[in-house]
Amino acid sequence: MTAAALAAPTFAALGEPSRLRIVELLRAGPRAVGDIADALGLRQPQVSKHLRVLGEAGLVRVEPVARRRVYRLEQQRFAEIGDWLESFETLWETRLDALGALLESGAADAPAHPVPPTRPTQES
Amino acid sequence: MTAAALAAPTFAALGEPSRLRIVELLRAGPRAVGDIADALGLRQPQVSKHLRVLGEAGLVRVEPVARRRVYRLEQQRFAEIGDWLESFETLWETRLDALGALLESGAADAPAHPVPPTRPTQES
DNA sequence: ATGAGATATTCCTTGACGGGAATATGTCGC
DNA sequence: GCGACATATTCCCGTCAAGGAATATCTCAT
Repeated sequence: MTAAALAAPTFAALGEPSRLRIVELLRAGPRAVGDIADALGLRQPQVSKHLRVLGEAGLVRVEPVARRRVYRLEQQRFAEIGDWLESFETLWETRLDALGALLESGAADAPAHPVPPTRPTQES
Repeated sequence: MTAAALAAPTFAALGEPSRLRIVELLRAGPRAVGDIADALGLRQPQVSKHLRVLGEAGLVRVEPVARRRVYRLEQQRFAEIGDWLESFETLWETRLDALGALLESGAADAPAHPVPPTRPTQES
């Protein structure tokens, strides 16, 4: 339970192509802003802006090194996304079952169907 | 190796609050458009539009039932996101090690670090 | 202190996106 | 076929976010 309520901004941050590229690049290890810009063919200011968004979404973390700022992925946030996803996997059977029941119960036109809005079915 | 290359539109679709709410709702089971709109307090046209985006992102699948259209989550796409995330988890140690080496190597200003992206100092 | 390097921030413009309202499309019952 | 229901689509509008360019900020070396 609970595993959910993951904020939309987290996904929105990953939903921007340039930002997703940055994240994929950072998978290979921490990088300074200039290196990221150079590696991806982006301009430095845009990279800084994207990193800001990623940082606000809790996806990256900055570590000042000398006069450079090294960014790295924030493990915790990715773990949270993982938890969120795992909460789905346990539901696939339930979901299919519900659909089956809906279809089988002759719900051809009946406005009321066997799956009430808020379903308290706990999937242990 | 590249378990990745997950498309940004997939995340972008989840990055919209209303759409994320729809996804969370569909976790409880398949629903018809009108039911979704009613459950979330949204208007039917907007729900249809959001479902379209989610469908194009491969996150939901539609099943016509009578004159209603029942949407459900598409397991495959969520599994792909899961795979993408898992490819990160194996990198955490590597990442930390790289950062540690960078910091410990007295890289107070030395531009050399264990993961050379490209060696640029070129500035226009 | 001064200058250079590295990064962050601001201003601007433009294109995309979401919501509202109205309407088109499609499906069923009769 | 016709009308009622369910959903999809279109048009309009306001907002927001991303890229470009210029500049401010911060840190280090001398």
